[in-house]
Amino acid sequence: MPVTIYDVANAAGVGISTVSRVLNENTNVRQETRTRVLDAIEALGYKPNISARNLSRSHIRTVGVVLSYLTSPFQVAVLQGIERFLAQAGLDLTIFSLESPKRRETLLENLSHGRRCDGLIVVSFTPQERFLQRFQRYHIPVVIADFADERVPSVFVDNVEGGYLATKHLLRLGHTRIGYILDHIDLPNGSGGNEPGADRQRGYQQALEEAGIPFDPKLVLESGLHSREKGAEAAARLLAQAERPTAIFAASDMIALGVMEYARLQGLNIPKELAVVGFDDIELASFAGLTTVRQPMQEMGRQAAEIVTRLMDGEKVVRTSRQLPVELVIRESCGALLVAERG
Amino acid sequence: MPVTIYDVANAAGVGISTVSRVLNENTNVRQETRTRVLDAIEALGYKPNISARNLSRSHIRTVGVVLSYLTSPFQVAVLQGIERFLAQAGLDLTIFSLESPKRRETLLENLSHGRRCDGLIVVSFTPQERFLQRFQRYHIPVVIADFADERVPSVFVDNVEGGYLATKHLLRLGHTRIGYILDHIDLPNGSGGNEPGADRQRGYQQALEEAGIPFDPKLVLESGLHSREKGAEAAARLLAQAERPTAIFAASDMIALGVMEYARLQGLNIPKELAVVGFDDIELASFAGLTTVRQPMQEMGRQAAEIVTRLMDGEKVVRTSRQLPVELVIRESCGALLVAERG
DNA sequence: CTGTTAGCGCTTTCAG
DNA sequence: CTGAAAGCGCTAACAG
Repeated sequence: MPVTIYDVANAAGVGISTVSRVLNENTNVRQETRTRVLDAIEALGYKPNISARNLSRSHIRTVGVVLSYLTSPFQVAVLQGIERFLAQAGLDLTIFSLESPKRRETLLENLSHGRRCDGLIVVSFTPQERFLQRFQRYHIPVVIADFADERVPSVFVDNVEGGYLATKHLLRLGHTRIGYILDHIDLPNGSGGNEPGADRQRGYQQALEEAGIPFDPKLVLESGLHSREKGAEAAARLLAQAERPTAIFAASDMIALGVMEYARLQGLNIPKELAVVGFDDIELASFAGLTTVRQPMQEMGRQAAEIVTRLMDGEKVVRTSRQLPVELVIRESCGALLVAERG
Repeated sequence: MPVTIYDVANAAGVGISTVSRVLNENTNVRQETRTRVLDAIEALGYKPNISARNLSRSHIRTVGVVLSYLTSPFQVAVLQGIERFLAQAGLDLTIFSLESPKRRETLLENLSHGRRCDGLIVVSFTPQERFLQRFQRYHIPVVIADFADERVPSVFVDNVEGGYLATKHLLRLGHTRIGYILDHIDLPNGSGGNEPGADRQRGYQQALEEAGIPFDPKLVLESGLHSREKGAEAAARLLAQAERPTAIFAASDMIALGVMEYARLQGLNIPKELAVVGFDDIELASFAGLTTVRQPMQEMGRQAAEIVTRLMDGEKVVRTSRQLPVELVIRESCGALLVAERG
């Protein structure tokens, strides 16, 4: 039923290839012919059929975004950056949420084959080698956001530095027993790579070392998903110890918020009895007055999108991996700007 | 370069239609032939080309989701529900974010024509009639989430009831001067329909009336986008009035949070000096201890997705619009469960 | 049960 | 500058 290129050609009294030419901004069309075609297109309300065009051009003008949780504010922020860039580039964006680990396998499996997108952005994890190979074989560029990966272009931040900054700040405030909670990211399989959480811990230990404070493994805990509940649980365990920490550095704001919540429940004054620092600077953080290490989340997404599109256009970019800066944002939760709240 | 159906046919020593048959679970294939084909597929690592299949079947197995802001936790939650359903239904999901009002026009323009998706879910606004007509003409079902719309199937909540519940609760706590802040949603053009904000206000006025309290227009304010900043601004204006309200009902949690923030800055004790109630029950709300009217956000998304897919399958569903229940969630922000926080 | 063939709607040589 | 024709890879009659 829909109007096709043939209808337009007929109406304009030209061949379909001519219509195709004006459609594709090909210059080899006489001005008069062009307007005639344009008029016909307008009159018939013609729009090219995407599938046909895709098949013919053997691409689909869409990039896929694989992310583990749409529930993570961090990942959603990255997604926003991606979306914005892609939209203005005129590309479609289809999202693939992993949620269950098994879906991860089958998804990547299909994705790497079926030409469901001609560029892929993977957020917050590193795909197995075999998938990467397959994508490469089909010339589908892959770029990773939030994880540094040697194998493909990636956009990430200096997590060691972030961990260092956070810990250093706490140290400067006089804390010596500082807990660290990292959210465990269930990697598909030890595909190596720089887990941000581990890197942040590296920075944490580095700062400790500089300050001459011995590293105490008992102060490092791994919580489950980056959720408030898990953060609260971890805080409970950490604070139940004999020599309880006076400060906690959490590898994500969600965890940190959980810590704050637990402390509040326990009647612990923040920051007087417990200082806390998070990571990410999601919107919630500013509301909660949480000191945190800010990552340029949207910007990470934007740059990842920019890189895939360039790769998709066949550009052979050389230095494609980019490390973005982090920044310590000081708020009430660790006392620096302590404000008397609610009396 | 990629392996096609011809390669498989050759390898298996059969015709392409046979391959196609096993691909499409057609039963008219001898078991032995089937396994032979399956083996060839496996051996060659064949996956059907999506574009070709789409062109041939004249559909694309993806549903589009049009949402105004990826920054809105509410909309993201709805998106989650949609994503989950679609994923398990084996459909792709492409998102179209509106952000700028002008993009809205051009987007819908293209969407309604180009067969970029064969089903559409519109979140939190109602498209212009002409777009709806075009979608209908191309047999692309449209369903709306969060807005009640007579013209197409929609999934929404009883906003009047929500507003009533919130206000009633405040009334019961003894408040008589209750402010209402609704976030202004910039509709493409007065396409009519039930704006949730207006409905909530209706419930608000209804509760007031029942309590015999005259409606004071000065107590109703329209803030900009549903952001904390705008909420804070609105609160400032509301509280600057001579007879300042002792309670504020905000049409969204984000606005409510802005109100709380402003109050905190002004040293106003919540809930003693100012009670506040929100709407939505986004994650932030529970952290902030905000009393609010909960909407089943994910469920709205899920049901919207379910409806489009059924419509896409040609089902002639009759009663497709659904109204979901709201629920008042009482927390500290209005005093009912007042907890001594931080001393 | 299975192979042949004609499209699906568009892009792209290749002649003119 | 423009038209004819050959695909792109797959599905779906239509004959066997």
